[in-house]
Amino acid sequence: MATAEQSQNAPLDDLSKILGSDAHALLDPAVARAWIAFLTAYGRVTRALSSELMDASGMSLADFDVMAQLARAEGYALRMTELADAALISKSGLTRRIDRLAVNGWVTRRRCTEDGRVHWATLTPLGVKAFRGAAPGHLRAVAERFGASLPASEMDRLTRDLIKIATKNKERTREAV
Amino acid sequence: MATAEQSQNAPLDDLSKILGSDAHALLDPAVARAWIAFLTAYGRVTRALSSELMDASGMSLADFDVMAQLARAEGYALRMTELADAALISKSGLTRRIDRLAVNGWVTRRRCTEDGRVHWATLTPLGVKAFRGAAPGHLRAVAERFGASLPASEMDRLTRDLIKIATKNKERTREAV
DNA sequence: CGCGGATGGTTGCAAGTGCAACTATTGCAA
DNA sequence: TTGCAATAGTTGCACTTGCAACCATCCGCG
Repeated sequence: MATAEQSQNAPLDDLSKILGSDAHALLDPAVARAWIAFLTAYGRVTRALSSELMDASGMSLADFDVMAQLARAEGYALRMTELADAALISKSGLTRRIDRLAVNGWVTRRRCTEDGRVHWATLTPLGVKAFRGAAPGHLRAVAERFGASLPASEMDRLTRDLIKIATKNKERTREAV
Repeated sequence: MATAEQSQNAPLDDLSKILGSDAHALLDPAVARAWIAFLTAYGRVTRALSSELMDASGMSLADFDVMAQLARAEGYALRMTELADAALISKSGLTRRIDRLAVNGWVTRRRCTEDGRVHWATLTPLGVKAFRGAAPGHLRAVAERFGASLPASEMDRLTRDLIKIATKNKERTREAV
């Protein structure tokens, strides 16, 4: 499912051709439209931001997110698991991402002295510098690609709606067995 | 950037610690909140839907999207490029996805007789059956995870907002050189 | 004709990703 | 103390992905 504009009319009507008229009972057409628009908007915006950021700073969107989480943390440091949760990636994904950031000299990994299992990922001075270099352009791009589409009044409503959706899907693991 | 609830208060205020007070000039805090909520909602919903769909039908979200595009197309068939555009993936990604779907016997690839460059991807009867099997559960899941979070009146507004964002980022290739 | 530029798809490659299995470390309990 | 379950991270693996280079085909112009 994709392409908001083309199919904004009746994505589900098309499917009822193949699914029969129950399609509408399964998924309200209005929700189907919203869902398609959601996927489309996400795909387009992130693709654009990602390549702009990469061109400008040699940093992937995921790199930026991780570094932003560190940038806002106390002492620019976070435990691996905390950081993985905050950046919405898996623990293994984070391990390797930190490896790469460490190669750039942007982040270091330090074993915690109090609890040897814990490792702290910390932004280095060089990492702070890199983040300071990348952030203005990226934030401006977010403002332009995402923010400028809507008036301020709509933006708060959008935020509220999105938070409701996010909250409803909070549990990170599958519940039932 | 991520985790809507935790940081809904002031994601940008945190960053101004590292970026200085210009942070607010670069990106309106309201937009920053919306952006984080957007990323979080997308990540959580798609992760959940994806694993549910895989468990229930052995189909990835991307498979479903591609098959849904075919399901709604005239004759259950689309050219590769059209399909890639519609499903928001790259041409090479589509090539390989169709390979996989073809192995399952869900899709066939036929060379176009009128223009030998063109290939048509077509849903097989088996593919139609698989789609019919997968769709009800998946649509219901979308309804629950995405649709049920908001009242119908909000849903249309959300759709309109998302379409505006998607439209603003329509160009698929980088413009300036 | 027949050659050169566009167009449609595929492939080589170098990533990135999550899951499950594994290692290291801790903390509790007998 | 010793032993074992719980927790934090890392690694093996199998799979996706997109970009850029590549092949195939078509079309228009001399």
